[in-house]
Amino acid sequence: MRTHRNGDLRADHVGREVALCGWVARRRDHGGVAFIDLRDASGVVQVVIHDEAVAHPLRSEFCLRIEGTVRRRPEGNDNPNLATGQVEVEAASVEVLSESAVLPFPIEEHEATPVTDEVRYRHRYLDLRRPGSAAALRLRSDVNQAARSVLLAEGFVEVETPTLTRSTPEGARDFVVPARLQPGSWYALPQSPQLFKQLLMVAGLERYFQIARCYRDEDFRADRQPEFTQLDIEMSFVVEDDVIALGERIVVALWRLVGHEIALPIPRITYADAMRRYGSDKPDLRFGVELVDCTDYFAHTTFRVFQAAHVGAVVMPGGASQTRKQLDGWQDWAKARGAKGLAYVLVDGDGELGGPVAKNLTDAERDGLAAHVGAAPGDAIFFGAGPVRSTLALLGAARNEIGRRCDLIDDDAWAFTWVVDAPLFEPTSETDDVAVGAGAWTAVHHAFTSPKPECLDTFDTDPGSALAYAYDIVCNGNEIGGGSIRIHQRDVQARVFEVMGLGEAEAEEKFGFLLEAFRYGAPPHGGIAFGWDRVCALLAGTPSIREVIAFPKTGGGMDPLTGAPAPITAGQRKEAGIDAVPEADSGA
RNA sequence: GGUCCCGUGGUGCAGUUUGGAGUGCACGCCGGCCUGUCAAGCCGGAGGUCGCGGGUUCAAAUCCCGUCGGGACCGCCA
Repeated sequence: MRTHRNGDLRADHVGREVALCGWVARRRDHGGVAFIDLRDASGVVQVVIHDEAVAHPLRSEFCLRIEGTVRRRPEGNDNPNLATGQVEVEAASVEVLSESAVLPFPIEEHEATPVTDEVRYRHRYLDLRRPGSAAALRLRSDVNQAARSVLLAEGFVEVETPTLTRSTPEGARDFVVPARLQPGSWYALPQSPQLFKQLLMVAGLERYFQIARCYRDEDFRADRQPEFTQLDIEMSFVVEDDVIALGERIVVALWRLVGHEIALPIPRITYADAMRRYGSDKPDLRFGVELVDCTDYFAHTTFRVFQAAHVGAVVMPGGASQTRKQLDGWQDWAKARGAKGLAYVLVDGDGELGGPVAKNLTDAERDGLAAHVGAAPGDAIFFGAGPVRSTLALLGAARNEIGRRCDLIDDDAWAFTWVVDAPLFEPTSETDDVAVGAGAWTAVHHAFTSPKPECLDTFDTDPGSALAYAYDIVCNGNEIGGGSIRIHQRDVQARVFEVMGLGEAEAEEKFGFLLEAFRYGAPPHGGIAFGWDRVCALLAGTPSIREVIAFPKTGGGMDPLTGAPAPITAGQRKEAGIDAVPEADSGA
């Protein structure tokens, strides 16, 4: 149908008879001579039409086939902004393959006329005609290819696992699907292929991967969709360093796609250090600014607010010059996060302390404070006081906010780190009260994560101190992947379930198939899963994963294009067996 | 479940604080003119339930209440 791709035409095609296809990106009709920018997937080339009767009816986004001759553009008429700007195609014939209705929004986007995301996604097939939008999907394709190349070269097997599976009590709410043939019974869509990939290890595949669609019925964010994709990987006969090394080989290959060479090895930080120094399990290491523990410093303080389980501080460089309004803004910012406020002390140019908190401190406390937290004259010191975890989290969020407001973050930087040695369990309750009873613990990673070898004997008697054989990879403050060495011994798995308050009978009912499989010589194994949408969004340089998803959903879980979800007919309801009344004893 | 922002011809905005005729800007659309443009240009024109419902008022895009939709955040998301 065509002889060339529009964007490929160059000066050395001059004189060539060509047939081109594409869409009318823009037309400039001078009445007698008209110029059509003809766009296809490869780019744009200018077509010249001298027959006004042919050119006049053409409109934006008409789909055309053109036969003509490639010509050097007349002297002085080159367009250096186009790859094809040295040439043009003199049309001998113009065939309208398909007319276009008036567009709901301009395809050719100018900076002056952006289009809101909802409109773009409702007509995503038009949005994707835009080179910028399409580039994100093309990049994603390249990212998939790069990951496959690394994994296939290392002997991994790509396996598809079911998307109609069994509801298991993991972290998130399941999407469920009625089973027509067994009314009252339901499939669940997988939150991840976790259990299946472990079974594949029992099956002896040794090295598995899958670009896997996962489903979680939770509320959405800019970086969260109800269905999302993981690069899911599992390996047998490995230790943590083996999986981390593989993960590094993958991210190196991915970031090469955008011209960045990641220095190896990627640094590691323990979960405890990440929380202590950055107040986050996914610290943004593109900038400094660390939290300072002031708990001991204020151990004997008379200031009521600082008589707390944890007192911490974070310094805002130059923050003392903030206006009253800006300082009040921080209070609102903290309250929006559920904190009472954000105490602060300002260090003036002479090193004198100011602000409402300063007068509540003793002379001794004031004298050493700036030195203790590392504040210089002109800085502001923000304090958090309260339960350890929530206080560190608040200070960590404040640190990120300081990074933004003080413009400390280099947008072109890539800062990777592994966060290792996360706790195996965390208390179910919000408080830091350690005296919670058994069953009040939940897995930080997931229920199949092995305790570190040194915790194997003690993790169930002292769950709070047990460390997980787990690792997360963090890029610029985003968790882009995480994994663990799994439990492969049936008795260890049972003890973990016990700590979580999952009794033998219930464990048997929910995970019986896995425990059964582990009876037959399960190999030690571990793996990792990358949040593929986030990885692609980072590489594409976009803040929202929607840009790297072909047909994304809105925050309400709606597909603005198809209108899903939508009501079904009474007939469909009946056939699906949705309204079947469960047996009284079927559990809930 | 909670907080905040947005909703005005097809698109993107301004107008809302301080109520006074659907007022304005840019793009697009339709018609005309135009033989070297490249965001072509010039002239003319069409196009509106100011998201929806209720209230206050002589009068509501504007103020109040509710609701729907979109976005961001907290909770939640192993």
